[in-house]
Amino acid sequence: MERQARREQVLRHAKRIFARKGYHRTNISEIIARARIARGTFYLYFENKRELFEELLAQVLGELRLRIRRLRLGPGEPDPVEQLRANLRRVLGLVLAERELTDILLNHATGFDKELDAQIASFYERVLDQIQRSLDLGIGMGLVRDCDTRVAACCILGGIKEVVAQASRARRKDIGRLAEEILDFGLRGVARPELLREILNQSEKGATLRELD
Amino acid sequence: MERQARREQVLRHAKRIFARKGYHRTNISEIIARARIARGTFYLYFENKRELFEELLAQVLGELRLRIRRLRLGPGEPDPVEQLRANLRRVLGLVLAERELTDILLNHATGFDKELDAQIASFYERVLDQIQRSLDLGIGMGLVRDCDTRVAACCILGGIKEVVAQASRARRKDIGRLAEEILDFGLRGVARPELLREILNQSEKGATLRELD
Amino acid sequence: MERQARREQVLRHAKRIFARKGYHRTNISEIIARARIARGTFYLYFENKRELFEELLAQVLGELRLRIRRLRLGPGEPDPVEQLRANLRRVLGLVLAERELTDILLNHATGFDKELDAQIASFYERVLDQIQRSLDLGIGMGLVRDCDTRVAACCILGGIKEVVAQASRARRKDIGRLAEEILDFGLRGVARPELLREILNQSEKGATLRELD
Amino acid sequence: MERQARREQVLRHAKRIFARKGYHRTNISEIIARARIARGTFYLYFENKRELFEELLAQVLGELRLRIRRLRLGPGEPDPVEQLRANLRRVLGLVLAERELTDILLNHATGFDKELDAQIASFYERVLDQIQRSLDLGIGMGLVRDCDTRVAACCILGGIKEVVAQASRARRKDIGRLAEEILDFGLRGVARPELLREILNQSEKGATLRELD
DNA sequence: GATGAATGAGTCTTCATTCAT
DNA sequence: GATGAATGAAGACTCATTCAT
Repeated sequence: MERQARREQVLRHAKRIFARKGYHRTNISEIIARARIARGTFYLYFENKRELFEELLAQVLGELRLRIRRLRLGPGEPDPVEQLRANLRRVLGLVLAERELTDILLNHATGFDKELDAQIASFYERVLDQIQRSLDLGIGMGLVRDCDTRVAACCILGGIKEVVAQASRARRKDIGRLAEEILDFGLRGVARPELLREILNQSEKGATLRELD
Repeated sequence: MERQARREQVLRHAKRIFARKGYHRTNISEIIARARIARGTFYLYFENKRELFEELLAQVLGELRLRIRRLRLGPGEPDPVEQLRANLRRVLGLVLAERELTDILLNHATGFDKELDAQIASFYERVLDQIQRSLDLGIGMGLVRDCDTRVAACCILGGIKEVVAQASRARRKDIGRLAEEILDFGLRGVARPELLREILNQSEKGATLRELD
Repeated sequence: MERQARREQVLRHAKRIFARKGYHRTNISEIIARARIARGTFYLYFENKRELFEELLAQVLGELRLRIRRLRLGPGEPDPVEQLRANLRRVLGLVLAERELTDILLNHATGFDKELDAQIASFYERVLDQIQRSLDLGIGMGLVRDCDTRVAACCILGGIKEVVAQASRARRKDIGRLAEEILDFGLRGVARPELLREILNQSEKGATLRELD
Repeated sequence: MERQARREQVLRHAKRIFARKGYHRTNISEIIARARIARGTFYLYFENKRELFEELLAQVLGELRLRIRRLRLGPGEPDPVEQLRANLRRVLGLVLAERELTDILLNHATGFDKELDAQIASFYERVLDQIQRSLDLGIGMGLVRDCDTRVAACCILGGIKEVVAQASRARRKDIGRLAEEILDFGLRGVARPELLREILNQSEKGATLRELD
């Protein structure tokens, strides 16, 4: 496990530098200088620069995937809005805690390599699909208004990304508040108007319940 | 004008390559190969790679700025929603017509250079401010619900960016449809619920009027 | 003769630039800019950069050669010291009038090209030989003290070069004075001491005769 | 010290090439080829070509400065002529041993760079000043004849430079002899005639004492 | 003759990766 | 395992020279 510790150390430093300068402008020299290891040592732990970055990327994407849970409907499951809120809070929590990762993902998110680009694209694609499927389901259940769910999914995902980016830059930490605003905006954007009041009532309740973050 | 024509030629090819590979992975060799000019010729028209890119960037940002018009209120002015729709359509029109520019702006939008990064950041910052100010105004006029207008502005901008990116990838051309969906989503997201019906009615009308694109 | 006029024009400008920056740092662009001719035009009049420089060099060396006259002994010829003085004045006159040429010859005098370097070397070699032969002759005539005439010739030539360089830098114009000082120094350096008084007397006379420059 | 050894190796080869071709015509490719190192290795030890050259230059100038000692007058100090002789011998010794350095300094001594040019100019300027001050002092002490000491200093310095250049080319090694000839010439050039005999007697003695080089 | 756009060989410099110690 | 000197491919940029108009 010694080995893994070493890797973590390097990854930690590299993460910060990649976040600041992006993939291409980051060079091994700076990474090893920060990590205080020799040049050769770097290659003992990582195949090459790309692999290091890939690992970092896998880390973020993995963490995000863990935090984005599929909505579960059915008796005994929490209210769907509540599930959305929980997802959102978990994502915001990660992303605002790990600003470097965010920056990598939001700002320097392309132009490395066919494969790395594809990984990121596919991650977002999946999230998008997931949102879209939820919306489709929502339509089926009479909760979501009739609309192009692909576009609506984009609006939701894009909104979240932008809020995250902005919040990261502004160093906002009020995750609860941010989540509520996004949720509010998004729900209004897609809900069937006649249900809005009810949904939002629940929303308020939910928000109030865990006001304390 | 001969000179300008040459520049255009190079810019055209460079645009495509930058869009595909991003700034750092694009090298002069490929640009000149595509443009079928000699190495020296390139430097006759552009100081260096960076300057070429900067010009491309200035082009996109300039075009976008032209297309995003400030909302004008007052008697004799078109309905605000109509103005929003027009902005949206103009932006979508540009961006879907010039996919390469979009890609540059949406995908490879950071990590070049302090200054280039700053140019892009400042562009988005301004758009964000503009949206936010409109929302604040809307609150004052009783049209927009009470909310964190910064976050809402992010949701709107982010949504547009994501739709654009997605539409660009999917090669969608139904600008009118996309604009309507975004508008619908955004208006519902921020409007005071009791006014929604009215606003959306107008919206529908407007949409219907120029259904033919 | 139109052609020659054009050449002169270019040569004049080039001379100044070569003097200031030396051969390698001078580029065609600057020459044609100063001479206000097109790039292609340059190559109508000169084969290439090197040839242009060679011509300039030939000019200086030619002028210098004209001004350095072989000492003539014999009845009816002017006093040898007087002849030396005249040579010196002519050389100083040229060189202080044409500072650019001097600079080229004294400061940027090597490192172009096997052949150009050789031309300069051979010029100096000849002058050195000429001085040495004069000294040898002087020894034969009992005027010059016994010494290594090669070294003495170097001392004389080197002295002149350095004075010229210095005078050029300091923009001294008192050619007569400079010539006298050099002559005085050189004569004392090589003359047989017992003849010094006499020689210098003549020297003084000569100096006095054309004090008015 | 490993590092320093490597630098020396490169410097040694570079010195030779610079001497032969001058600064501008020398390219990194040749240096690394001669030194049998890879391109990147060069930049491990030197920032760039200029810095390498500067170091070489600093080496020569430094060595020369060490060898040119200020004249010390006063009881217990060696005879001034003896001190001059020692300086001369030390300089000749260096310069004939290190022909490459000489060539760099004497032949390719300008046209690099504002700063490098200035370094060389200022070195010579200082030497010139030093000589001139000695002469002024000599006049005050009644040893040196009345003359323009600036010009005389130039004659001396120029003479030395030319002898050195010539001797270097001719591969002369008779330092003692050369020094004596220069000294003889210079002393006669500036000494008050009535003192010449005495001074030169001492000179001869000094010369004889260390005839064995 | 005159022009100046075009050329491409030549240089410097960087940096990810290797490998002997 | 660790080191860091060495590598060389890759890339940006310059500039003397050519040539079609």
